[in-house]
Parts: sequence; C-alpha cells; structure tokens
Amino acid sequence: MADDDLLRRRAVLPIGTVMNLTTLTARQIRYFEEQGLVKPLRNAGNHRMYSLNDVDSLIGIVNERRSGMSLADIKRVRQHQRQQTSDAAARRALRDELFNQRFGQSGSSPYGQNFH
Amino acid sequence: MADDDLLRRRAVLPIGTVMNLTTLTARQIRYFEEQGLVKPLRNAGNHRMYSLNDVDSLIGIVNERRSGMSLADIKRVRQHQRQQTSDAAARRALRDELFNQRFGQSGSSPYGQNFH
DNA sequence: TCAATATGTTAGATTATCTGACATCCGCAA
DNA sequence: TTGCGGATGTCAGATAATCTAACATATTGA
Repeated sequence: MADDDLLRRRAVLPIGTVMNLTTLTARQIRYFEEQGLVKPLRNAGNHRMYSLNDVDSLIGIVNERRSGMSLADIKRVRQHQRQQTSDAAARRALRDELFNQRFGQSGSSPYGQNFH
Repeated sequence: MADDDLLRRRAVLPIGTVMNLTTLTARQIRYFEEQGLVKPLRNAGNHRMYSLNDVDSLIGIVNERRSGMSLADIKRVRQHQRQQTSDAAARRALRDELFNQRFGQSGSSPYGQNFH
C-alpha cells in the first residue's frame, strides 16, 4: 500500500480506454455506473475519468457475469463487501480512539499502522 | 515477463492521460515523438495512443532533463541502449539457431527461455 | 550575436464523449 | 400468452479532446 496504490486510484482513463481494456461498450459502462457499481470522477470538461482500480472492478464484473451472475447479484455481493470493509474500518477507528483516550495523543496505535 | 508486460505494452492511453501522468504538455509529447523518443500508435480515429511503457519512458525523460541533460543527450543514450539490447537479442537468436542446427527442432534452447 | 533547440499559440477540421430519449431484446412470472 | 423489468443498442444535438500545419517566441550553446 504505497505509491503503486495511489497510481491505481488515480482517475486518469477516459471511457474509450476503459472500453478497450474491459471489452465493454460505453453504454454498458455508463449503465453500471447508474447501478452504483463504479463511480468515475469527471474532468474539467465533464468527461468520466476512471482509475485502474475501476478497470479491475469492471473486468471482475465481466467475469462474474460470464459465470451466470446477474447485475443485481453482483451489486448485492459488492455492497456486502463494502459494508464488511467499512465495518472493519469502523472497528479500527474505535480501537484507536480507545487507545488514545488511555494513552494520550503522543503516538500511534500499538497495532502498527493506523490504516490498512 | 508475462501478462503484465503485455498490458504495459498495450497502446491504450490518449495524449491527455499522458499529459496528466507525465506533467508534459501535448506540444512537448508530440515534439519528443518527432525526435524519435516515443512511437505511439494511432487508433481508428488517428489519435495517438500510448502504452504504460511509453509513459514510463517519458517520465524518465522528464527526470533526465531535470538533471541537466539535453534532448540530444537523451536521444543519444537511448539509441545506444536500443542498439545494445538489439545486439543482445541478435546474440540470443544466433545462439538458439546454432543450438537448433545441432539438436533439431524438438525443443527449446538449453539456456531456459528463448526470449528474455 | 547567430543558429539551433524547445515550447507556446492559433485556426480549422475531425474524432470522442456527453445527455436524454426511444427502441429492442430477453427471461420470467401472472 | 401477455406483459414487465433488466440490459443494451442507437440516435440527435451539444461540447470537449485531439489532429495538422504554421507562425511566434523563448532558451541555449558555439
């Protein structure tokens, strides 16, 4: 989790590039956005800009659909995953807060990095 | 050297994305092409398409210039490198050919992979 | 200083993307 | 069968991105 991750999160790819990399049509990609499965940013000219992580996610969707899942199924699974990871983040935040109450603001949590 | 490399060689990035990732202007990127420092492909609409390797190369140029090198210097160095690597490729090809003459077409070279 | 290098800027043309709407196709339940 | 919801195609009109070619303007090195 470092420089590479930052790069993968950077929204720099226009939809044409994403079409190339995912085999999806622009229509499909926009529809998936409508369904909340990707959330591209917009550049100054209002064009959607995607990250490499978005591309990975879309390729994942393509594969899941190949194996028979409907968009609704995929949506449900992903919301579940997001919920779980945000639960985990909430637990970590609570743990760190309790730690800081006991030991002051001097340092970081004893569990290593505060964010994973 | 596998899937990842193929991905890095794929020309999928329009010049706007390359501008973002390299801090170069479109004018500069096209000028570097004029000087033979990058060779983007063209899509069906005649727009230049760059690979991640191209982006790396351009970032390298930016850094080399920051450290005082002129474009001519950089060009010279890169041609040298290309020459060396193609020499190496030629040596490997010759080696493999000689090996096949002696041992037939059955298998690959005893040096491991035929291409590095 | 002069010539070569490197970059900016502009105009006009073409391609890419945007939104919104309507059409189509398909699987499934009533 | 009929009809509905999900998924995708397609179109028109508008705006943004990119292209080429040319000229202008620094910047640099002998």
